[in-house]
Amino acid sequence: MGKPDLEEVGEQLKKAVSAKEFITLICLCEADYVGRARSFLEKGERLLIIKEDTSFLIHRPSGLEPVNWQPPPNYVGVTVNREHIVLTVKRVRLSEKVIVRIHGVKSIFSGKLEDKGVFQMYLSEKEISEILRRHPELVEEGFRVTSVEAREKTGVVDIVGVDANNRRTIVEIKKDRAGLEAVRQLARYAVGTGPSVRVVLLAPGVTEGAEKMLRRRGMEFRRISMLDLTKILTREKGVENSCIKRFL
Amino acid sequence: MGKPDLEEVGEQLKKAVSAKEFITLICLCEADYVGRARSFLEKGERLLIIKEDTSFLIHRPSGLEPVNWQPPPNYVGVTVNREHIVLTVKRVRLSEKVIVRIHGVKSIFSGKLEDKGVFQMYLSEKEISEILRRHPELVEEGFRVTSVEAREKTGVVDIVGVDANNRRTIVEIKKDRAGLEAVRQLARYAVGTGPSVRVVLLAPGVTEGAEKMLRRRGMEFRRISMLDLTKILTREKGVENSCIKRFL
DNA sequence: GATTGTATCTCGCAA
DNA sequence: TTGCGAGGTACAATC
Repeated sequence: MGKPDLEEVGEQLKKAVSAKEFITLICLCEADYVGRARSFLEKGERLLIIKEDTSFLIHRPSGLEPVNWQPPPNYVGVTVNREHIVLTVKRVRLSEKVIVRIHGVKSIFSGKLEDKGVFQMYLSEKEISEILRRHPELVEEGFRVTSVEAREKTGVVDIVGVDANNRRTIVEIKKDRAGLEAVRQLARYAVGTGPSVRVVLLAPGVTEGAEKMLRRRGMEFRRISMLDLTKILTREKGVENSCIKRFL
Repeated sequence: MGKPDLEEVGEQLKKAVSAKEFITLICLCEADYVGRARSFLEKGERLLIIKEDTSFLIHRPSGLEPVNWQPPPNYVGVTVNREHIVLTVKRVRLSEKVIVRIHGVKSIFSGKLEDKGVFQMYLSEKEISEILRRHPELVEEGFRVTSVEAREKTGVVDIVGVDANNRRTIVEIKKDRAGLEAVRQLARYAVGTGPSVRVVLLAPGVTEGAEKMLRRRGMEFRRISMLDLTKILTREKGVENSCIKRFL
């Protein structure tokens, strides 16, 4: 695999950009960003990605996050001169742009990618509230759901229902251990409801400070097991889903 | 550029992974994720990235964000059989993994990338408070800074100072238009300070709801111009910085 | 290790 | 378009 010539690469880039192809470029470059903030990235070897929807990313050799990026839609411009290729990526809606000067190219790919595969995530907060709607006893014995994702004045409450004593009960779900922010959010929902309404935080765990705050405000915490929920999901929806089939 | 053979690619992958090289792979694949949640991604053409620190990303042809990822450090495993390559990326610290089955490869790159370039960002909240420390009159005529990034009981306050009347003043900076969350944060800082302390939110703008909440709680809003701050930065630090030089 | 606050957060949803 | 909350948020600083 020979090192691609800069001018050739420039031509390929121009064509690929106008054809809205998926492009990856491993190259020596420097980059400026101006927009909500300003940044400058000195010369070095990185991976550039231009996606079919003009999403743009610059990745360094290490670190999960891109060092520069632009969400779509963007105007993408390519200009070539003797010394380098200049790539300009400017957001359509915002005054925000990244300018890359490319000094040398190690590898380039461009082409249309075929990806119609469905991406399915399980056990998001939405999924959980769905399960709990069908199995209200997991919230509490005698609990009945009256509405899911109810739009209250103060925000969207995951579950609203009544308990065994017909007391109105607001249920907030957290997938992760609940922290202070979760309690604050719940407290906002509970504003003005008075002591006749129960407020319950449902999560796999709760931080120490969050539990204290809950108690202080007369709210309740109840633990739920994500594994139990997943097992229910598996039992009810079957195991045709390869993810669950493979890992449970 | 011929379509690489699966077995050859598998061998290259194994070598590159053990040599901790930077790897990009454009391939037909499907992926499972199990960890904090669960997900399954059906077959399709995507870009896989394995970085030198084992950061792992799967990018679809469109959309800024990766569809699957794993922050470093990871164990990366490669196994090859007749039908496909199986890539296993498991986080070292968490019980969380992504498994990719690769059915065909359109393009592969692997190699060490040389990137010592410095990345410098300007006008983060930190930068702004630095400027304001040197130019307290931008906060308010007669304002004097007593401390920057002061650690209070309730959190880190951007700037603490006294106004022309020697009244203690807490200043919170937001780079973007300030919303409700900013006001809530500020309110937490102000808890228990009483009316003798002024609380000021400094931002390029404020949302309607946030302004109402500010007024209700007796706090103040003051507009700052990011452009003015940048001009000061340029005047004081000179224009040796290419980012500023090029765009101001 | 757990918690907290920030982010050029991104993204989706609703008013 | 703007506001607002969710995220497998990631990440750094701090306790």
